[in-house]
This record gives sequence, C-alpha cells and structure tokens, in this order.
Amino acid sequence: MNSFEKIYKVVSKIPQGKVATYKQIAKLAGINLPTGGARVVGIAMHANKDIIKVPCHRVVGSNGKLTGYARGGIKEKRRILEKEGISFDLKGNIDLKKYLFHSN
DNA sequence: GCTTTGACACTAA
DNA sequence: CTTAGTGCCAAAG
Repeated sequence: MNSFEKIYKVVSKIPQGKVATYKQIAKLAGINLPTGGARVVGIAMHANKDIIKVPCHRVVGSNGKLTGYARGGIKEKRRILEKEGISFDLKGNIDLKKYLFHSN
C-alpha cells in the first residue's frame, strides 16, 4: 500500500465536525516522522483527485491553521469547515483543543 | 536518475 | 503574534 493510500484511508476516517493535523495524519498513516511526514500528507492531498472519498478540507496545520485547498482555496475550505460545524478563530484558525480528531 | 518544488513543522528573532 | 530560516520526505519534471 502506497503512502497515499494509507493517508487517504486515515483522512477518510475523520468524522464530520472534526479536524486533524498533517502531522497527526502522517503518524496515523504509519509515517512516524518528526515533521517530514506532514509534507508527504500535503502532497497526497494535492495529488488527491477523489475529494469525495478524502475530505482534505478536514486537514489543517499543526496550529489549526488552514494551509491550502486544491479546489476552491482557503476561502472555500474555511466555508466548508464552518458548514461542518467547526468554529474559527479571529485569525482564521481552528480550535484544535475542541475539534482535533484522535484515532480511538 | 537527478533536480526542483510542495496543501508542513519547529525554532529563532 | 508575525516573519524568516532550516529540516524532513515524497512526487513530478
């Protein structure tokens, strides 16, 4: 199984109204890296064409900061997250303390 | 097969 | 808190 497949599976496991960080996903995907793994996740997201199977919009930075979105951009991503029921900070960040998803 | 780039993370100023 | 620099791994050209 490619890193992409593992990452996709982990991301697809994220429930609605929850978000996960690139680093977290990388770790869950089995990529136990200090920080580099997060990059692989970003690549996988960008390379991901099945946005329906992989809700990349639920993936945020380590600080709950939105990085990018290969569909409608950060703007669209933020809207989707709000629609999911996630609140944003004045800086446009997400409260990881409340919405951070942790695998069982 | 090597070089460049990238949806990150962390530390320092 | 913001900006800049460095380190990491993998995919694309």
